[in-house]
Amino acid sequence: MQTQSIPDLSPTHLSQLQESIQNTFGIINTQELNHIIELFKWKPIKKGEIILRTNQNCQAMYFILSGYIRVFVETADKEVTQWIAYQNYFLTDLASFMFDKPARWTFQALTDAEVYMINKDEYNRIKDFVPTWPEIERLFICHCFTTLEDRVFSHLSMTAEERYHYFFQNNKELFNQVPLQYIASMLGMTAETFSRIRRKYPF
Amino acid sequence: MQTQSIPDLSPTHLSQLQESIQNTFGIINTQELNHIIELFKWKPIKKGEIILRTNQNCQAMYFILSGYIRVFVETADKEVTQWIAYQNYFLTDLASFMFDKPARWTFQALTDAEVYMINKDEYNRIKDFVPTWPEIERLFICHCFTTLEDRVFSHLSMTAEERYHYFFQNNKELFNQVPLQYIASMLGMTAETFSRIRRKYPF
DNA sequence: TTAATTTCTTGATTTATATCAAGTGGCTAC
DNA sequence: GTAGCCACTTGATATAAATCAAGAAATTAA
Repeated sequence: MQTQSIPDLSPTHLSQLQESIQNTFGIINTQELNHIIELFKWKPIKKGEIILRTNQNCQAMYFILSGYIRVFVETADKEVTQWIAYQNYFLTDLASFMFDKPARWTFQALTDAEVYMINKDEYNRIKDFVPTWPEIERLFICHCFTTLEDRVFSHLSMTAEERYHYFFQNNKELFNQVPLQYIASMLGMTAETFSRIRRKYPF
Repeated sequence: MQTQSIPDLSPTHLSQLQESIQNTFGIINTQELNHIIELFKWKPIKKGEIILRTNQNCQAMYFILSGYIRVFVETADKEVTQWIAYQNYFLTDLASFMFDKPARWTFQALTDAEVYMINKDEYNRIKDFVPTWPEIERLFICHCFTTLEDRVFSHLSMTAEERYHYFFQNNKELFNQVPLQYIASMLGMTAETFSRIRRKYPF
């Protein structure tokens, strides 16, 4: 995993990261924010490129500027897509990043993409100059936790069709941007079932 | 929600909480540990008692000393059990506890139980006298996150029978202690399906 | 101890979803 | 522009799991 950083970061991208950090992590003062942002490095990713493989050690956290990145794992009989991340998502293999375990997931770009990346050591330095960072991070992770809780609940209480609608409502743009088979897998159904549900609800 | 605290805590229970905090949150010195433990109050719970209702504000975190507590929610057509917590679990409605949102879940004791409880204000004071607390808490929540990630994965990649085996392997004792219909629901299957799977694997 | 209630099991049937197989359409690369 | 590939659709069929209904077993209450 190599980083191609370019000396002058695009102002548009910088403000996208700034805004997202503000929105996601709450109010931080400008000086602190700039300090955080300096630790991130810009990196372009080609369609199809794999930026993390299952069982590697995930040393980086990514912030996605543009493009679509699929989170999946190969099992004995099929590939299981766990999530598709896109603009303004923070992306990492948490178990690996936090606990130095082998990564569960593989990250592959479904389109050309641009990310900011920050490696673990630099990430861990943030708290040294942003005193409120631990609290901010705590709330962020708790938020991620409750999102996953909802997702478990969707599998305990909804049919494939209900999961489809629920997800479609909140992620319409994704349906034009990535192969639908991956969305199907992520929702826990086959591509065929997904296709049949779609036919019932043309848009 | 009221707390009946008794003046002299049982040494056995105290050490159970101590040990669990040590195991779960890593090394803390004895003085800090004692300080944390003083903030918890002992509370007995009767079988059937509901200690949190959906849409209430969850002001407490519980540490379970003994007994079984079911986490569930009523939907339009059925009750969905999300989890069953027992000895040495920390239990709260995270979205409510952290973000003051209405609780998603209802907590009901399936057996008589004993818990230590700590309210939100006291919980938030821990970091004032345990400097390493935020870091400890971060790792704990990340661990919970990855557990949920596994659970989502189980619904994307496993059959009902596989989920049954996977869960049974790791939670054998639960099967003798609580009505099986709740375990079925928590694994995303009906009680009938659960019963038929069990018949195939008598033990 | 017996009655009442709850939980679990079993069978018959239906429904949802997966699987298999074939074909269509679109995109990409030469 | 055409060949080849990949994604998607569609139909036929198989399978997993839900539902419905009844009864048996276990637990709780009187």
